[in-house]
Amino acid sequence: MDTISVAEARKSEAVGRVVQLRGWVRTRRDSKGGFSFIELNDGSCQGNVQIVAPGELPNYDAVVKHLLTGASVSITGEVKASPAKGQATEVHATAITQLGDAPAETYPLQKKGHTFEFLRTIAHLRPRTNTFGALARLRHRVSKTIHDFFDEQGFYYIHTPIITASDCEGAGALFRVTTLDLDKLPLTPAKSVDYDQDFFGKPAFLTVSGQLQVESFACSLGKVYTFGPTFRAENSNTPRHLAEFWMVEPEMAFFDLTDNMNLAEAFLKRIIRDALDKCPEDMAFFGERIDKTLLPRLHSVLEKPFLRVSYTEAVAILEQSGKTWEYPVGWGRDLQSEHERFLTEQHFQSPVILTDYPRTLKPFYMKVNDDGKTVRAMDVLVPGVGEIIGGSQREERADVLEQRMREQGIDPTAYQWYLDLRRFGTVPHSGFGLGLERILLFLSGMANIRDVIPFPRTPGNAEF
RNA sequence: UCCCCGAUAGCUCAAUGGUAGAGCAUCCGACUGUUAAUCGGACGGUUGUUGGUUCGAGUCCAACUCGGGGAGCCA
Repeated sequence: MDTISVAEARKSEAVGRVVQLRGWVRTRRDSKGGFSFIELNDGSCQGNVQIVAPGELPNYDAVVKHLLTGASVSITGEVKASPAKGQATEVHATAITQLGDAPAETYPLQKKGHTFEFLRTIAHLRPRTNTFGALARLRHRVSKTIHDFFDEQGFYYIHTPIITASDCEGAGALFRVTTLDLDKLPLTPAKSVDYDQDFFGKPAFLTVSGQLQVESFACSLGKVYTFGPTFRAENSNTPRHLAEFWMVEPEMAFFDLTDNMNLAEAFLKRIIRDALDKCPEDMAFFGERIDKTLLPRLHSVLEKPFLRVSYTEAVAILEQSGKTWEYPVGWGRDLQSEHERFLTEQHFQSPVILTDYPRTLKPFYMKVNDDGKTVRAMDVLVPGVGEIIGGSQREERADVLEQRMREQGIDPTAYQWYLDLRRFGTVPHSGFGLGLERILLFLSGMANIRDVIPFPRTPGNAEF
C-alpha cells in the first residue's frame, strides 16, 4: 500500500487505489446517516481531500467523532469518485489513527477565517491556514524560478557574505555584529570603543546588500547573481518593510542600462508566468479570496511591454498633470510614493521603468551620464506595489567613482578592493535588486509584507 | 520617527454615562451524503495597563503598551 499526498488523492487518476494518507484535520461534519466527513489537509496543495469515515470503524465513537480542527491523523482507505459536488474524489476510510490531539480550549485556529493580525500572533501555527499554506508554496515557487531563470541564462549563483565590515550604500542603518561585552566595553586611551578587541578586529555589521561583492564576481565570471537574506535596522513601521528580508541581485559584465532593463523585464514576467502556470490553485485562491483585481492585473503586466521613461520626462508629466501633490514636484527632488503611484497606476496604467535620475539622488556606484547631471539609474514601478526593482549601470571609471565617493562623504580608503575592480580590467557592467517579499506582495495581492515571510522581523518584534 | 484610528468572551464584533450581548468555536442533544452543513440547549468576561472626572465609567479625560492605516527611509 502506497502513502500518497492529499494533492495526489484529489486527482481522479487516484480512484481505485488503496492508500495511506497523513495530515491535519481541517473540519469534521457528522452526517445524519451515522458517519462523518473529515476534511484532511497535508500542505501539498490548496484543497483538502474529503475522508468518509463510516460508523463501523472500531474507534468511531471513541475517536473519530471527537476529531477536532488541527488534530493529526493517519488514514487508510480507498480513493473513490465522489458522488457529491465539491470534489472529484473522496477516500473511504477503513482505518483512522489519531496521531495528535488539538484541544479546542487551547488550539487557537478554527475552521472559520481569522484576521491576519491575529494570525501574526501565532506565526508558528498560521502555515496551517489556507492563505499561509498558499503563500509558503508560492514563495518556494518564486525562489525556484529565480534560480531556474538565471541558470538557463548562464548566470552563476554567488554566495556573498552575510557579515560585512563595509557599509555598502553609505546609507541605511546597520545591525552591528560583535562579541564585545556591551556591559563592559573595552576602551582605547581616548575613551572610545576599542574595536581591535572585537571578533573581526574592527566594526562589523549584517549585510544590507551583496551588490559590491557580487560585482567582483561579475567582473570575472560575467553573469552572476546573489540571493539571500538582507538586514536593515531602519525604524520603518510600514506594511512594505522588514528588518530581515530576502533580496535577489543579478550583476552582469558588459551590460549597459538597456540590457539591464531588458533583463529586469524578462525576469519579472517569468516570475509571474511561472506563478500562474505552476501554482494555479494557489493563485486562483489569491484572486478569489485576497484580491479580486489580482489576476487581471498580473495578466495585464504580462502582456504589456514595460514603458521606459526618463526621470526628466516623468517630472514634466507630474508638473503638467494639474494635480496637487502633498510633496512638491521639481527637477532635482526625489519622487515620492504618491508620484510613482500616479505614474504607474493612473497616467500610464502599466509598469514603467524610470531612468536617468539626478546624480545627487542616487548612490556613488551609479554611472554618471555625459550630461554630468544624471546617472544611469533605473527603477521599475508596477501598479499596486510601486517600486519593485532598483538598479543601474555601474560607474566603471576609477577616477569618477572615487570622486563620487568623496562627493557623498564616503571614504575611498575603505573601498580600495572595490576600486580595484575599476583599476584592473574594468568593464561596463550593470545590475539590479529585487526584494523577494515585494514580489510576493505583488503576486499574491497580500497587503502586509509581514504576512509573506514565515517569521517577520520588524522593529520591536523578533518572536518565534 | 511623524499623523490618524483602534483595543470588550478562544475568534469576529455589538452595547445613550445607569444590571456586559450576539454569531462562530467548544460541550450535550436532534437531523437519511455533508461542503464555512443545519436546528435546539449549555458553557464562556478583573471590557489592554495605570491613574483621573463622576453618586455611578466598557463608554469621558491623561499617560503608557500593543495593533492597524497613511507618511518618511527603502527592497
